[in-house]
Amino acid sequence: MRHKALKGIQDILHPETFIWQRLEAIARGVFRAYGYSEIRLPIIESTEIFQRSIGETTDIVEKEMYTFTDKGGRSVTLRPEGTAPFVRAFVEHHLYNEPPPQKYYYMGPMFRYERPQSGRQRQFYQIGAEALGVEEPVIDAEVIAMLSVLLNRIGIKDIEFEVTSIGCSKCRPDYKNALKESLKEKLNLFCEDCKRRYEANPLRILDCKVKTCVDARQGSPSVTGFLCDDCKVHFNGVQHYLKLLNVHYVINPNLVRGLDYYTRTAFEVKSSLLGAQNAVAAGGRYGSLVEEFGGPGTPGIGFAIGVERIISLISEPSAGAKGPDIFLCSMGHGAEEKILVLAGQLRREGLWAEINYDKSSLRSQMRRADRMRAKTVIVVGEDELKKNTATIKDMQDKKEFKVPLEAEEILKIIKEK
RNA sequence: GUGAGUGUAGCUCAGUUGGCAGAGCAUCUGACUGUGGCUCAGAGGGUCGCGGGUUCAAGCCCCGUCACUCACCCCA
Repeated sequence: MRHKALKGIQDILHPETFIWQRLEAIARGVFRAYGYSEIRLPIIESTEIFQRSIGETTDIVEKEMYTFTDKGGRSVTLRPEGTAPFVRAFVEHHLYNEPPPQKYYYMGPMFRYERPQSGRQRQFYQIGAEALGVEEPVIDAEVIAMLSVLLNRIGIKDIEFEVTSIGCSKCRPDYKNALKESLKEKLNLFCEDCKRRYEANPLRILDCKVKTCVDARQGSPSVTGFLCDDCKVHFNGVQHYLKLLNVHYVINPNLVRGLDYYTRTAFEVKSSLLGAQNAVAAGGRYGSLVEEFGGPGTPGIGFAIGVERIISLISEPSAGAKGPDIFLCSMGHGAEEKILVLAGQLRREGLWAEINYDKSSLRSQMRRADRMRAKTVIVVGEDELKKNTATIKDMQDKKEFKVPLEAEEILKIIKEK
């Protein structure tokens, strides 16, 4: 094999593309119902945009970005996530001047330079939504509810919503200190990674899967207990509205986000049917990101769905794939030209019409029609051409009869079925 | 970045102590010459991931490399 796609980067082929289209169509429909407009964002941005918003010390920025220098000497990066580019565009085009809430969705590829594994590739697709300009917890709940509706429409089962609040810039530092204090004395019980996390990002210790760490952190304080009054009220509100909207969820105070910009509400949708990478969607509130990008103080909340992970949960990837509406067989040169023109007419009416391109036998043409799962076959040979008729055959009940060799007549019959 | 496993036909995979490259499915063709699925017969299709080494001889043994898979880290 001469050339291969790059490591961790895949072609998406038929019939899988069929599922992708269906999923995207469902998503667009749900977004439309909730009043979200599409925004199309570039996949490449100035590196700074990600460094500042995602956080200098996060793994994404430290080791996972596709960053290079362009011919003008600028450092550019293939987007590892969608929120930062979105907020950049939001501020650049003064979208905050529209009446709130400003609601947008996007879909497209993201890039992270990681070792590929199940549910993780270097180029992967996300469908994301962002709602800005509303501080009230009702929008948090509505965004989560919309995600729930969307996943439901797609037919995803065996998923669980996990929700928490990670506080704000006022209360999170207190919690961080309290957590460090409580872990200080038993730090030697933790794994090497957790020891490193203790300084770099102590909240991550809560997310460690090593058994000894899970045991050792028992009894340590919970974020939700350290929320300031405002954050507490907000979180209670989110829960209230989630119940009102009948969204089933569990509170997971150990839920940790890998991006620095999140405040208050954080949530994740997990599937037990996936491998180690079990999050199919995740999101949260960002209180000051718009400000950090130079816009007016505008809160936002959003989520991103991992498209490949969702697709892998859909049981029959080729279900729903259909064959042509009609297959046109020909015998002889005159008939070949006749069906070529006829197919064009039928196609203009929106039918999927397949024709034969070579001199193969009627038998092999029929075989092809059958393999393609054509619903109806038309045969035009010398006889038909002379009488200006066509033989039309239903592939299911095998019945065939003659019809006038006219597009309108054939259309009429097909549409009756 | 770390660890383990796997790379042979379009797909799924056999391939013995090193001795002519295989099967099933798929594709194409044919079976009283204008009718599909089932059956039967046949055909095409291979740089055995790539590069080196050992050997009279390597798909098989050795080294390197690339890719895939799974896991860690982390995340959608």
